[in-house]
Amino acid sequence: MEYNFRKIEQYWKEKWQADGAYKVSNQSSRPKYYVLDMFPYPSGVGLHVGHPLGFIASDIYARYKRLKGFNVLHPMGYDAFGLPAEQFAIDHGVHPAVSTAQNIANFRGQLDNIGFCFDWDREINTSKPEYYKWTQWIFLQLFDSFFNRHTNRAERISVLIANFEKEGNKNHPCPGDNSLQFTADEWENFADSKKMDVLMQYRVAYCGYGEVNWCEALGTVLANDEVINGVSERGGFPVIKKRLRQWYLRITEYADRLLQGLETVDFSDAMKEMQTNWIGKSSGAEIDFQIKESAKAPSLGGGLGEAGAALRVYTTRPDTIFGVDFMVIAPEHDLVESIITAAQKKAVEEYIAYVKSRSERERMAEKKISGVFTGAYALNPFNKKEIPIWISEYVLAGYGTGAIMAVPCGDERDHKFAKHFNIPVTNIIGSYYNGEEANSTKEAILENSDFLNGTPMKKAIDIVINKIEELGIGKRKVNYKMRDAAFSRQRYWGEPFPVKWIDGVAYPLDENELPLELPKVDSYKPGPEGEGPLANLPKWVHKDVKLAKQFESSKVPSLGGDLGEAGNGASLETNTMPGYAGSSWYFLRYMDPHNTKAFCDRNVSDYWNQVDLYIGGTEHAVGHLLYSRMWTKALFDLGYIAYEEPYKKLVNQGMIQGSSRFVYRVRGTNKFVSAGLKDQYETNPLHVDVNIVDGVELDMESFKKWRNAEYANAEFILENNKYICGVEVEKMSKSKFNTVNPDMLVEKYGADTFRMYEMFLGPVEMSKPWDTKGIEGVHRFLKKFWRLFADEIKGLIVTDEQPTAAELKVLHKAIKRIEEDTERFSFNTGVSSFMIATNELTDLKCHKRAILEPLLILLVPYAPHIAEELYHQIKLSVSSKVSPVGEDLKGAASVLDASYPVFEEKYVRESSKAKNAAAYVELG
RNA sequence: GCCCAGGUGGCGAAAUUGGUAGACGCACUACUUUGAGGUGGUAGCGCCCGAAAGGGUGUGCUGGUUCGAAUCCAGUCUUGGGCACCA
Repeated sequence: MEYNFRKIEQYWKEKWQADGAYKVSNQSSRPKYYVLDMFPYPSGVGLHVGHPLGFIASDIYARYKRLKGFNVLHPMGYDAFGLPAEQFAIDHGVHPAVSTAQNIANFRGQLDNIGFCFDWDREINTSKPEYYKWTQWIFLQLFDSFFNRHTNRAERISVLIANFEKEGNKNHPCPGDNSLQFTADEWENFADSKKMDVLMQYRVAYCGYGEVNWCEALGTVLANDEVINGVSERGGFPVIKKRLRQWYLRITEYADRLLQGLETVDFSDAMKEMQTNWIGKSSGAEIDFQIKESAKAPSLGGGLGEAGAALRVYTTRPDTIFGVDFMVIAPEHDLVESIITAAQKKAVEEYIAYVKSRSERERMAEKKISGVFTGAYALNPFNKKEIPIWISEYVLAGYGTGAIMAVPCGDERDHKFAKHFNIPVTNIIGSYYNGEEANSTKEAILENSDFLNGTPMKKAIDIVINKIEELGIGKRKVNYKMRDAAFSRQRYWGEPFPVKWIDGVAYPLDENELPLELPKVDSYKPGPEGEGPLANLPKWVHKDVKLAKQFESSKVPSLGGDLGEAGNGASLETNTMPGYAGSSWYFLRYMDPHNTKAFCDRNVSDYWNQVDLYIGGTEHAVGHLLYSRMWTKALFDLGYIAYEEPYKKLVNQGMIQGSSRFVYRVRGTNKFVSAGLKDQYETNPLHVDVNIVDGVELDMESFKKWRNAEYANAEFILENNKYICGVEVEKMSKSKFNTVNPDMLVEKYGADTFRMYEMFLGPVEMSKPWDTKGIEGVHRFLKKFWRLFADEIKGLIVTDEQPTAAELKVLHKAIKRIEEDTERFSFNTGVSSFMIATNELTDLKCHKRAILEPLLILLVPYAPHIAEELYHQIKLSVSSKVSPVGEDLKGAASVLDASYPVFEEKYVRESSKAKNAAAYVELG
C-alpha cells in the first residue's frame, strides 16, 4: 500500500463535495469563528502563486478552529470590478462580464485543486447585480446621511434639515465650506436647488470637484502610477491636471474614530502605524499673514491690511513664527493670480505650466529644488517684517491651506530651499542651528523672536496660539493629512451610481429601482469631456427613472414638473464607482449571501459579528482597510449592524515575488554568454523561462526549443561547462517568465505537499521570492509519515499496542509544539514540528495507533487529504479487523465533522499534561 | 522625497523574544539498498587553520549599552511594499 496521493486526493475532494462537508450553518450551538481572506481580483493570468499563501494559511487556521469545536465561517469570492478587465475589453473587444466569468471559472478550478474548506454556497461576485444592488443601496444610505460632529456619528440628512429649519446652520458648520452661514429664515427662502446644493456639502457621500491626471489623447483619467515624467505610460501622451466633477466619501469626518478604533483591534503595530500616518493627525494653528500691497495696486489709505488679502497658512510650529524667512504657496493656490507682480508673471506662468505636467508623486519625490518668486510679500503679523512669497511644487494644494510659512533653521526642506535660492536664514534657536543643517528641535530657548525671546519652544507654542486668537488673526487647528476619498471613476466596469441629475441637482433613485444595472455597451471608449463610457449611451442616460420617495417626504420640495415625462432634462450619473466600493462591505454579504431583502439580515450579522481573523497583503494597508473600516462605522451609525470595526484581528501575508532568470545575448549575435563572463561582452539581458532553468543553470537543450525554437541556433559561451543565468527578484508576471503555476506542482506532488510546502517556505508574514527547490523534502516527509502507517507489501501496519514512555513523550512534545505553532500562525515551524515527530517515531519504529492517531488529527488542517485517508484506513482496519486496502470507503463518517469532538476531549487535555511533563523534565 | 517591513551557511530558514547561533528542509559529499534508474537507509556539512585533537572567527556595515546581543540603542548601506484612479 503506497502513498497514491492522486487517487486519495481525488477521492476526498469528490466526497467532501458530495457530502457538503464544508457547508456552514448560520445556526449552531458551537461558538462562532469567522476566518476571512482578502478576496482576489480574478485577473486573466489566473491565480498567482502568492494567493495560495494567504489562502492556505487561513485554511489551516479555519480547519484548526473547526477541530477545536468552533462553527467556522470561511468563505471565498471575487472582487470582480476593475480596470484590467476594462482594458482587456478595449484591446480585445471582449465584454468584461465575459472575460471576468472566464477568469473566475479558471480561478475556481485552481482553488479546488488545493483542497480548501471554503463554503462555496456563499460565493460572491461584486460585479453581479444581486451583489452590487446592495453596494448601491449602501451608497444611498451614505448619500442620505451627514456626519453630526456633536454626536460624532453619521445621521440621517432629515435630522439636519429639521435643524436647519429650526436654527439655520449655526450649530452645524458646513464641512465643505466654512464660510457658509445661514439662518432658519434664510434656509426657508432658499430655492430648492440651493437647498440641495447646501445639503450636498454635508452628505457623507457627496459630489464636488477635484483635480485629476487628464490625458487628452487617451481621453481618460490616469492614476499617478500611469504617469511618468508628465506623459502617459501607455503611448507617451502629455498629461495635465484637470478639474472634474467627482463623487467623494467624507472619510475625513471619521478620522478620529478611525484612529481610536485602531486601539480596539489586533493589527500589527506596523499596520497601525501606517494607518495612523496616512490619517496624519496633527495639531497646530492656522495663521493669517497680511499681504503687502504691491506697487501695481497702491493702497490709497496707506494702512496695512485695509484692502490687502491675507495668506492663510497651517503650521504645527507657531512657536517658530519669528524664524519665518519666506512663504511658499502651492502652484494651484487661489492667490497666485492676484499676487504675482508684472515682473514675475512670465516666470510664474512657466513654472506653473511645468508643475501641471507632474504627478503628485513626482512632486513629492523630487530631490531637485524648484520654485519661483511671486514678487509679492507677506507681513509677519507680529513684527510686520516683509516676507517674500514663493511658489513651489513641494507644497501641495490639498494639504492644510496649500500654503506654508517656511522656517529654514527648523525645517530641512525649507532650509534646502533657502540655500538654493539664497534666502537669508534667521536663526531663532541659537546653538541648535549650525548654519549647515536645519534642526527641528523643540528643546531650544527662542532667540531673535521679539516677545518670545528666552521662552522655551514648547511653551511658546501655546503662547503664540493664544495671542493670534486674541488678535483674531488665526486659530488653533487640528489638521489631517488624509483627504476625502474620491469615489467616482470615469470608467465602464464598475457599479453605476443610483443617482439622477435634474437641472444640475443630484437626486437619489428609489430603493426599489435597484439594482441600477450596468447597461451593455458596444464601445468602451470614454465619453466626451472626461465622462465615462456610459455617457455614450443617451438612451440609458435619459431613461425614465422615478425619484426617491425619501426625498419627497424629507421636505426637500419636489422638483416641479412630471418626472415621468420625457424632456425634463433628467439624466443618470455616468460615472461608476471605484474598485474598492464592493470590497468595502463584502465581509457582511458572506454571512447572508442570498438575501434579497437586505444586504445582510440583522440577526445573521449579529451572530457572525466581526471577522475574527482577516488575512491579506499589506498593500491594502491604507486603501481597502481604511475604506471598509469607514463603511462599517457608517453602517453602525445608521443602525444596520452592531459593531463598528469589521476586522478583529489582521494577519498580513507577505508577497510572493518572482525569481527571474536572465540570459545574456551578445549584441548583434546569436551567442549567449554565461552570467559570470557577461562583463567581457556587450550584452542585452533577456528574461528566460524559470521552468527551463535548474537553480541558476540553464537547460540549454530546452532553451533551444523554447518559444517555438526561436533560439534553435543559439550558441553558448560557458563557464565551467555550464551556462549560469542571472537572477533578479521582481514582481511575478507572465511577461517576465518567472511565474510558477500552482496547478503543475499540485499535479506532480499533490495538494497536501503543495500546501505544506507553501507554509514551509517561511513565515506567512514575510515576503519572499518563489522557489520550488525544497518541495521534494516536504513530499518525502509525507511519504515517510505514510510509512508509519502502511507498508508497501503488508498494507496497514498500525497496532493497538500500549505506547512506551519514550513514544508518548514524542507525541506530547509534538502536540504541544504544533498547537502553539498553529495558534501563533507560525505554520513553517509547525510543518517542521511534524517532520521532527515523524523522524523520531520512525527511529522508534513506532506504529501504534495510540500515538499515530492524535498526530493524524493534528495533521488535518495542514494536509487534509492524507490525514482523512489514513484516519479512515485505521478506523476500518483496527476496529473491524478488515483489511482496508482497496476497500470502498463510502459511508465512512468524515473526520471533518463527526470525529472532531474526539480530538477536543481526549487529546487537548493530554496536551496540557504534556506541558507539565515537559516542565518536569526540564527541572529534573 | 515621505511612511512601513526585511537583511542569519551554497539555498529556504530556526532560535517561544537578552542566555550553547544555524533546529527542520534543500543542495552537496561519502557509504549503503537495488540488475539498473528511481526510491529507501547511514554519516558528514557556517567560514579559516589543522591529518586529527583542537584553535580562531561568525547573524548587511560602523559604533554603543550589557557579565552576556542575531535579538536592545544610534548611525549607515541595501532589498521589498505603500504614497490616494492597479486591486
